[in-house]
Amino acid sequence: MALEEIRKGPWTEQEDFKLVCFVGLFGDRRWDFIAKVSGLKVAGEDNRTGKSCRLRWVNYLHPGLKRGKMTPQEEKLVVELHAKWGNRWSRIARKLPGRTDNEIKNYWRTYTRKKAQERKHPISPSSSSSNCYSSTTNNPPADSLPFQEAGEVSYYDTGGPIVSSPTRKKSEEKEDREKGDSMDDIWKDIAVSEENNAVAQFYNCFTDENYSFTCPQMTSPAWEFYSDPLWKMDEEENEMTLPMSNQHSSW
DNA sequence: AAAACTTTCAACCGCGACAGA
DNA sequence: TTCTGTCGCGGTTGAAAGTTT
Repeated sequence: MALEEIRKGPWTEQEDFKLVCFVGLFGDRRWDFIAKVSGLKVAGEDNRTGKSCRLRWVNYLHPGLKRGKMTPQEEKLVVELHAKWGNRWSRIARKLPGRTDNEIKNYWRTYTRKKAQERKHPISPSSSSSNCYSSTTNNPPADSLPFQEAGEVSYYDTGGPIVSSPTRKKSEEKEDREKGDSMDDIWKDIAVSEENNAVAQFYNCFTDENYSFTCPQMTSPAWEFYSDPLWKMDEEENEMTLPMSNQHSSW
């Protein structure tokens, strides 16, 4: 089987445009439907599935996304939350508005690899790493993590001692949902502040001369939907969340 | 300048959960 | 109750970009 039959590859601008338009029309819920009506998924062909559309939207096209390098505060928070929750990337992402689980996951991989390398080839204490969590005085084993100072368990690639239980995950997710603490809710919250500006900017990136496809009118219930004040969290979690101020999407 | 190596990040896959028929 | 379709999550892959030799 040819490779291109397996991987659909990167999204084109036109595909992005279509997706944004139809998400604007129908909201970011019915992904399979959106994939079909937008023409991104053609019957009988295996191109962009609803799943694929959702991923593209959540990880790349959503107007509330922050792009670029993680700030030191964000990095610190990721390390703290990972120590607490393990590889629950989506959960961690909820505490970093504008960051996706994918982004955090990727950051963590890079981070752990870097740390592992630092231990294999230790650098002098004076020239310590930029990361504030690398300031362990003694050299821990190469496969441990920097936050393991006070005899903490390594969570790397284990899912963590607490979070690996499927039953716990289920109950947590249910709890999250009941609290309205889901990514969708975060996005809604973000969208309230960012409004349609970011989307409008996105649309401006595409001129009609470039594309034969024309976008349906943006009279979407999806954006009204965002006014729902669903993003609640308990006190502790609230403390751990970075404020959205100074966070602007690059759109 | 170019080859080799490393890092980054977008995208895909498999699985489990859930809702509706 | 079971089946089916859909969604969301975490793990993994691979291409492109960046860096080093």
